[in-house]
Amino acid sequence: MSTSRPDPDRHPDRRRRPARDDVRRALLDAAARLFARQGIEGASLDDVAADAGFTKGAVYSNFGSKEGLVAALVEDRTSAYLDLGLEAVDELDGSMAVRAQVLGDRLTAASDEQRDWHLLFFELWQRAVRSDDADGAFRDRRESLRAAVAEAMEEHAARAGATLSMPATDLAIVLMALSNGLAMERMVAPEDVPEELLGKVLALVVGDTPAPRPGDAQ
Amino acid sequence: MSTSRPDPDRHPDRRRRPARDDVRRALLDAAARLFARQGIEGASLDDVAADAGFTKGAVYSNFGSKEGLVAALVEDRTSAYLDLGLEAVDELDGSMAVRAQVLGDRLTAASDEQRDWHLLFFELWQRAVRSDDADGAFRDRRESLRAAVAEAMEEHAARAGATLSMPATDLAIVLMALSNGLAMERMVAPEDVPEELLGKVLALVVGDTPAPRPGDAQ
DNA sequence: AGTATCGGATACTGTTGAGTATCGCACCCG
DNA sequence: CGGGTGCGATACTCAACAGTATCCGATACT
Repeated sequence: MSTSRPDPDRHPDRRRRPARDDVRRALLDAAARLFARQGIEGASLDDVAADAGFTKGAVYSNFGSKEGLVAALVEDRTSAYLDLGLEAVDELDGSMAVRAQVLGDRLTAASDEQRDWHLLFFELWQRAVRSDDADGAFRDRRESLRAAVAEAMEEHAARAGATLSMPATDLAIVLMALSNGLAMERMVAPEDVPEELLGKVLALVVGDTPAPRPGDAQ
Repeated sequence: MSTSRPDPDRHPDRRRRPARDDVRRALLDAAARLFARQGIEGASLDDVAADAGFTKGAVYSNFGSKEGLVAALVEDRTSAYLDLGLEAVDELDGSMAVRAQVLGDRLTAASDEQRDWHLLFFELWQRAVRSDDADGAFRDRRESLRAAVAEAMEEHAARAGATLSMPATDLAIVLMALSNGLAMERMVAPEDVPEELLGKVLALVVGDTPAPRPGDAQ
């Protein structure tokens, strides 16, 4: 028994080497955390590696450079973000106004919960804007998110039997812009931005709400 | 005559010492430019000073530290921004929908024109969010901008004889969020964000537009 | 004019952090 | 079980940059 292969389920053994993918994950997670909190320039590779329980060597072995780590982070986080967006848009029903309200609430909750990641997002976005054409990855991801959102909106409008107030692609952009903009405002001053605001505005914009005048027959 | 005080209106004399305020201005402008384009961490004080036609000595003499320069920049640019916002909101008339549309167009034009400054703004905003309570300056400025916008909106609604669809303070936030969010989107992909989109959405949100159904009597 | 002061230039310091060269242990193969 | 290799640790290099000490010349005061 003592000669058999050591049990991998032991408590974290100091002398056991972690699987490659675990190292990658741990590094990416630590990078997301520290980059979000201190800025990408503000966090050193030593810090990131230490936070993940490794050393800089692990970073260079896995990503080749700081830039490489950031690139991997873009891939990783943008797809997570896209998934989150698509999930929020799923399983809505009722009138368009109700759908809009619920979607708004979900998105607001999500960005409160993931404050750090959202903050990181803005920094990645800044980089994408500055690097005049490089880092197309971020742009591409944004583009597919927009397309997905537009499609989902058309589908919902059809199912709810409503007509959209403007082209779905424009609405998709408005949704993203508003959600990002309000998230920003909420980060600076949470108490100034009511939780249900995004939903309310979306309902107004999406356009099949009757003006809220009592006595008005749909 | 040759013994009289040298004429200050001569062409820029290499041996003439520039007035203190001119130095300050030149440094602030250079800082705004470079910080916007390369990020605050990404631009060195040597670069900034050189771009303004001076050396680092001038920066330390005027601002004491890099942090001091950034703080001065916050003061300078945020008040410029506020002025710009108030100007955009002035001299609007017609129905609320028309006012909203015109305001939207103006704001969109302004942020296209001042792409660099706007980019810098996002970075200052990030700093304000990260520095948990320090740098209240930025927060304060945002707060007064919001108040001013809210007040202006109420005034316009009163003058146009319209009722706002929600509290003016909420509307102010929506306006700021949307304007910032769309500006972001336009920076990544200008062709995807129609110029008149902000105006359209504002008109919808502000709320006195009849739904665009032909045959509907106001 | 003669002198003091102020403000920017110049030259230097110390530190930080990205990147690299090399090492050595743990896993895998025969 | 014994050598080879992959991967992370360790210890270094080198450059960039914030900050400082000092200097020097133009303005301001008498």
